[in-house]
Amino acid sequence: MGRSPCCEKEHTNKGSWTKEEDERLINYIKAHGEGCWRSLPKAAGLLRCGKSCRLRWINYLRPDLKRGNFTEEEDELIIKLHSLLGNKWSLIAARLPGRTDNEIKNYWNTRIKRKLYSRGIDPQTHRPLNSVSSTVTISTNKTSNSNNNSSTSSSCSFNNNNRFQLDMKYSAVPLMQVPANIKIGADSAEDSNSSSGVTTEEVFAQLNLELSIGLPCQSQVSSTNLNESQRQQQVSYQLSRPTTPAVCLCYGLGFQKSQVCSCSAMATTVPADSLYKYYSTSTNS
DNA sequence: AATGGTCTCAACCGCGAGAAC
DNA sequence: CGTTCTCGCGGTTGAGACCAT
Repeated sequence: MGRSPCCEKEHTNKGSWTKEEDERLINYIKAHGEGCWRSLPKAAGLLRCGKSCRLRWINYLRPDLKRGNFTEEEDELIIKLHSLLGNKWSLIAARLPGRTDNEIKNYWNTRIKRKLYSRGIDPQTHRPLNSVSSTVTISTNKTSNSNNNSSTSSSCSFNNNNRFQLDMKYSAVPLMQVPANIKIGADSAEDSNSSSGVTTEEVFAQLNLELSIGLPCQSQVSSTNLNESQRQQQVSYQLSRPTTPAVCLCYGLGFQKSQVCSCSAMATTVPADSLYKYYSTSTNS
């Protein structure tokens, strides 16, 4: 069963687009609008597959494309967004009007990477190149919400690439509040500060925090499932103020509701002393 | 001017998620 | 419910431009 094939691949052109092909595609989309890429090539008289047409339109022919060099502001915004989102080029492009994910991806790989290296920053981790590699795990658990009997638990960790990973599992609204005396554990013997308590602000400042978003997942990190070594790295704490307004990280980044997630905290404001202060203030430029 | 190395970026490839059948 | 397909994404490739010798 299933559908019929999108195109006859043996009869399609490949490689660079000709001016005539561009014109055909532009004229067709002007007349009929975007979408239905499957039937577009045939309807427009193009010997291309729909996928190729879509790419050509989105990355090159769309009239709202900005073109030209990236500005310094765009550079910094890309760097910030990459530090938060990782290689999610489509999400980054959504925050840069007139720029495509492909364009940003190319620009990142050819220019910004070099720029960051020249600053002594690892473009993948956004941390200093000579920094000590540490494994740090921060876990938070909150249960017993008296208002709706729901529970929320969140876990933050640095994954294998030293990226800050935030995973939240919640049945109501994600809620995180970091006490000022949060302690961080690290497994690197070279890190002399690993066993001493540091404040949240210090954590962010020292680690040049980068964040990748982990949408709510089914597997919950629990301290009871950790071995002794992992448990030593883990810092668990109870959320101190359960009534603090909930905040969605996606909202802090400026995404529209349902664009990235569908949590109900999109409309709330960011509390001045919340964990998300850093993200919201650093991305609202 | 010729040659070879490097850079840029448009286009391709393969995959996952979800829709259509 | 399984199969097949579309769509969109991120990674990779390669032709052409650019630069140094």
